[in-house]
Amino acid sequence: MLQLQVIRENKDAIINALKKRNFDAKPVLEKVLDCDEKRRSLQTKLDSVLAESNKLSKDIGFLFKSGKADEANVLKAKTTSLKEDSKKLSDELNQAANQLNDLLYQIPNVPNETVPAGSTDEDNEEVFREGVIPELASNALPHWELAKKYDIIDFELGVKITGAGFPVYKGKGARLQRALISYFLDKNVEAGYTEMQVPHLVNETSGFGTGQLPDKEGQMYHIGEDNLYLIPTAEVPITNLFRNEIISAKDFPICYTGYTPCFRREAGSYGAHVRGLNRLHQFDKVEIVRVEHPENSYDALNQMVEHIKNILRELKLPYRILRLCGGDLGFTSALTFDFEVFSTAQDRWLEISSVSNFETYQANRLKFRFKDENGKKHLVHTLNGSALALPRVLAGILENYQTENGIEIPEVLQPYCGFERID
RNA sequence: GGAGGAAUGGCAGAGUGGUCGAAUGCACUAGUCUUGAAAACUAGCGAGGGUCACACCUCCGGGGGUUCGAAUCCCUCUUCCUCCGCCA
Repeated sequence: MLQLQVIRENKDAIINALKKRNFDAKPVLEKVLDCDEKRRSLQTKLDSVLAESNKLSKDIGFLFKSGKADEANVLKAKTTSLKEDSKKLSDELNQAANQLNDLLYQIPNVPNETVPAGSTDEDNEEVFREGVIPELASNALPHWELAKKYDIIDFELGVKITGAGFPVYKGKGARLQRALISYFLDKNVEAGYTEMQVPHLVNETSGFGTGQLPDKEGQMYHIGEDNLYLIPTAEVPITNLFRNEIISAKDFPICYTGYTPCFRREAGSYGAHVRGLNRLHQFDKVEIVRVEHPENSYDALNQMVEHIKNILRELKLPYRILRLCGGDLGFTSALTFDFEVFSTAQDRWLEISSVSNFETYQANRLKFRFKDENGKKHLVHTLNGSALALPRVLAGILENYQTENGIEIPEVLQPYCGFERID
């Protein structure tokens, strides 16, 4: 969430910037400032009541010790009304603080100045394109047909044991999945990211920490009995590793990578666009997370973009990069680049990675700070990106690498797969 | 799952109703000394709110209670440890 102090000092600039998201921030910001003022004045009142009662208590202690019980009892009587006051004030204070928090949760992150205005994905700005779109035979198949033809992914079996959106990978399909995970992790480690294995279930506090709660409650699977959530992305456990931490400026940069399955309820549309691997309830993803000094976070974002470009070049997949417009930008992000692979057989672009700088938005919720050389504390900047999400990469490979003799395996993956072709 | 014990500052660890945000040691930071380092010595060293700055307020695992006053007493939750049982 946004920092109160920043809101106090830059109200108009924030209102202006949030227009790019088509978000009218004026009413909520004014409420925030009102509420904040109310909170502070209650706090001051409460503090002075407590100060007085602390003082009386001390006096009473001294009086009892010196045997002046009568005088002590007189003071005791005085504390009764103070107690009532403090109870009342602290209730009001709590209420104001909660209200303030609820308001702050409703305000999305302020977009970076380079974010284009716009309301839908059609307004996203293409900033880069690379790779050769292969010419396929006229009878080229979409991946769900290929999966069936070569018996490498079974969607019906997944329906049988769980439900729609939970595919079963078989034989070379399973092996290719495992190969992709290992390959991505190896590339990330090579680039300086430390590999982590983290829990796939998180508690409520973690959900709030990265911003999935409260506004995306319905998108996560919830285990009511234990009040735990299945992670929608490794971003949640990995970023929450740092909740309530204060690191030293020397610790930058922190670069982590991790593979996890991801679970999304995504009660959404059905149809051709969500067929096959295009949209799933469970899928695999390798994530990269960075923690940076505020001055370096945009350099870091560029490095992450370059890193993902390299992977896609090695895989020889045609892709493009989009700078998301205000309307398409995630709630917590200040700037996001989406990577899309072109699926020739489907004749459309498939999103395979999303790389974002959250600036201090997540750090503020997480209370994740660093100490500078002078010992002053500041919020860090957090960033993350997929490197990469498996299903659509797999779809892209199956579709773009199909030949009359089967599906060729990209060269860099062959050592991981142990075979060169699916046939 | 059963029985018992514990949770205090970055770590270790004292503190069982008042002057305790909290001894002491280690670690850390700065300075002195040294060619440099180490050692020694000196000083500093938790977090949040609040203030121009002080003052002041809150926090001893979380929540609630008793009391004029709680790290200390009571209730509850969570976590960890030991023993037994079960188990990949």
